This record gives sequence, C-alpha cells and structure tokens, in this order.
Amino acid sequence: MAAPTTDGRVLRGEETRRAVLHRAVGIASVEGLDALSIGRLATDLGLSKSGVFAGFGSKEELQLATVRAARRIFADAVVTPVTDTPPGLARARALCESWLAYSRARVFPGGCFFYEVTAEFDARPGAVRDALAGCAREWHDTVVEALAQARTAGTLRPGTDLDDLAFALIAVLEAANSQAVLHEDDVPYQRADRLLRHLLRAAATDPADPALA
Amino acid sequence: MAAPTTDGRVLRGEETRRAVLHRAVGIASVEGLDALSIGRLATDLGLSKSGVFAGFGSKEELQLATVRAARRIFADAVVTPVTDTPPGLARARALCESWLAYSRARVFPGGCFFYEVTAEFDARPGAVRDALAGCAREWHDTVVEALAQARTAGTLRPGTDLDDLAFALIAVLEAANSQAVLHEDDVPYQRADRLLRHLLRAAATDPADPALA
DNA sequence: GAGATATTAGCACGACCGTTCGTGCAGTTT
DNA sequence: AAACTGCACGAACGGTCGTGCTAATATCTC
Repeated sequence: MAAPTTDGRVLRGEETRRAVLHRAVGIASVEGLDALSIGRLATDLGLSKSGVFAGFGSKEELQLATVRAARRIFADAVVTPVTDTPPGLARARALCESWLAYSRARVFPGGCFFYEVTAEFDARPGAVRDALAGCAREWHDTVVEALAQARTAGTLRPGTDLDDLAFALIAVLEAANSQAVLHEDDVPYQRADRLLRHLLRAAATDPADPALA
Repeated sequence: MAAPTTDGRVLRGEETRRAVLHRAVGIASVEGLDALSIGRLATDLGLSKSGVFAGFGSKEELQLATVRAARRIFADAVVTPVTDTPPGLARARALCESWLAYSRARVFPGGCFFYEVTAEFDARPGAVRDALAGCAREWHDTVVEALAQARTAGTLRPGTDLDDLAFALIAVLEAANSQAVLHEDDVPYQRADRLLRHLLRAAATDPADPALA
C-alpha cells in the first residue's frame, strides 16, 4: 500500500508540480487565488500552459492543491517549531510568537497566506472555501489545545473560556499581520506582542509566570 | 461656486454612476475589487460596456470610486448612528457594537467590505492600496478618539495606551466578521461582544460602569 | 532491443477582458 | 431653429483566460 514510488516519470511529474505550487503560493499570498493563472505560471517557470494544466486537471484543483501546499508550509513554519517547548503556558505563548515570526519573516511574500486567501473566499461557497474553513478550524483547535494543556498543567486559571481566549489571541495575530502588511510598518507586531502577554497574563494562575516575561 | 447642477444630462449620468457603484460595492465585498468587470456590471444593469467604462475612464478609477462609495456607506452605517450617544465609555462601546451590527446585518453582502478588499490589496502597492490604507487609518483614529473622550471624561484609566486598546478592539471586530462569514455562524459575534466588554472593563476606571453591562 | 505508460509540448477553441472609436440622441445654450 | 454639450450605444481591437485535442518525449517493463 502506498509504495513510495521510484518511477522516474512520476517523480519528474511530482517535481514540476512542486515547482508550480511553490510559485503558486507566493502569487496567491500577494494577489489571491483568483489571480493564479495557468498561463502565467507556465511562463514564469518556462513550462507549457498545457503541461501545467495537465498536472492539476482544472483551475479549481490547482487552487485546492495550492491551499494544501500552503497548509504544509504553515505547519512547518509555525506549529512544528514549538513542539520542543514544554506543554503549558510557555508553549501557548511560543505558538503565538511563532505565528508573529512567521508573518514578520514573510514566509509567504504577501504576509499570511490564509489571511489573504480566506478573505477572498469566505463569502463564496465552494470547495476552496470549505478547504480554507478546515484550515482555520485546525489552527483554532491547535491554539485551544495548547491552552488546554496549560490549564491541565495548572498554569491557566480553571475558569478560563479557552475558545474565547483563543479567539482573542488569533484576532490579535491577524490584525498585526494585516496592519503590518498594509502600512509596511513593524509597530503592529510590537503591539501584538504586548497584547498577547497581556491576554495570557490575565488568564494565568500566576501573573508573574516567567513564561510571560 | 459648485452650483448644484440642474443639467438633466449630467444628473442622468450621476444616477447611472450611482447605480453602477451600488452594484460594484456588493460584488467587491463578496469577490473582491479584481472581480469587478466592466462588462459584467454592464450586463447586470442592462447598460453597454462602453457606457459603464465612459462613466469612470479606467478600471482603476472604477475601483477607487467603489472604495469611496463603500467608505460613505460604512460611515453612514457605523459611525453616524453613534453620534447620538454621549461621549465617553458609552460611546466607545456603542461604536464597537455598531460595527458588529454592521457586519452582522450584511450591509455589504459579503460582510465587511474593507476586510475583504484590504486583504486583497494590502500587499499590492498602488492607488487602491493607498486609498484603503487611508480608510483604515481613518477608522482607527475614530476609535482612538472615542477612547480619548472617555479618558478625558474620566471613565477610562489615565494610564491606558489608547492605540493598543483600539488595536485590540478592532482586532476582535475583524476576527468576528471573518469567522462569522467563513463558517456562516453567529457565535463569533457573541464572542466578540463578550471580549469587547472584557477589554473595555479592564481599562475602565469603574469596572462596574453601567455602560459595560 | 520492442512496447506500454506517464509527463510534457503544440495548437486551436470559445469566452471574456479593458479599451478605443465613431455615432446617435437628449438636453442646454444662443 | 441652429449649434453645441454630455451620456450611452454598438462594433471592433489585441490579449489572456481555462480547457480540450493530438503529437512528441522520457522512463519503465519485458
């Protein structure tokens, strides 16, 4: 089952798909998934339009593949690095800081890929919207789980509403990304950093917890 | 100077422009300013493509006019209604509630026009981005001013960082809009309402202020 | 080697894009 | 009544879009 293919032909195909998607996530993070055009990708990468098209089968499938590729990049850049951090308040904080670093470093050239693309598709029913809604829920759950671990560890007050807190944290992160990109300004990130600590401290068992320094 | 034109020809022209922009803000709030096409607007409104084009001169000018039209609608729907409320904490709260009502009522069919369109253009330098940055700043300043009045009135603690607080409030509002539209769910609005009160209470001189009931 | 198979190229299609042009028509001015 | 102004129209322009075909080109199996 699912033998790791060694067929050179399909390996070559996967390689071009990878190259196409790399370019695609970059374009989409700046101009949106609608601005992805098969012809443009082909020209940029020195491929034929039909070649790119054949690799995905349809425009919508290209968009969905782009979302999946972005999801992987996001997970690697934001979530994976904090698995080192011990569960608890420290990890919750680290997760948020990791997100800020991801936005700040322009892992995607247009800032957060999902901010750009979700705003584009949130009011348009369809497979793309559904995929993005799944990603949003997944990220929300990741934050909630980190907070739940902190509560279990006793570093977060028992009465805390985790969903509300996660909502607030994510709201601050996205606002920082949005304003920083729009105004080409670093201040929003600093504001977000302060507010993050403020929000977590307000819910912490020990307001002087070193994880909130 | 600036005599209110009575020329029937230009009045007719302004009327069609108005009709076009009404449709345009609706489309843009759902699909973005790039999805505005002159041909589509013409077909939808039973006009000729060249007629619509002539009314604006270029695609970009149409986009800019659409942003201006949306700005007016936003001001009328969100800012104007709260001028009744006496300045102070109550007005700051009312301003936020007014925004939530504006998003909830789908004054623009796709949720907040500026959320959709700012995400689309925030990483694309140009006249449209500049116009949107101006709107964002204007809205931010409106919130800060409401908070400043509250501080002057003594209902907000003197040490409060108004910019940080405004940032947090706006972050919560936008997150509510985003999630509510994406998941077709009312809960984000309720969450935002709770968090708004929480944030304002934390900065209030009197945490039991009736304006935060 | 030959033959099967998967990826890429070349080309053509219909549709729509923003834009330009010449024209007609309604309203204003003289 | 004649001359002028401003809006909207229809037709056409060169481009780009997504998407089908059919061939050519690698790579695998035998």
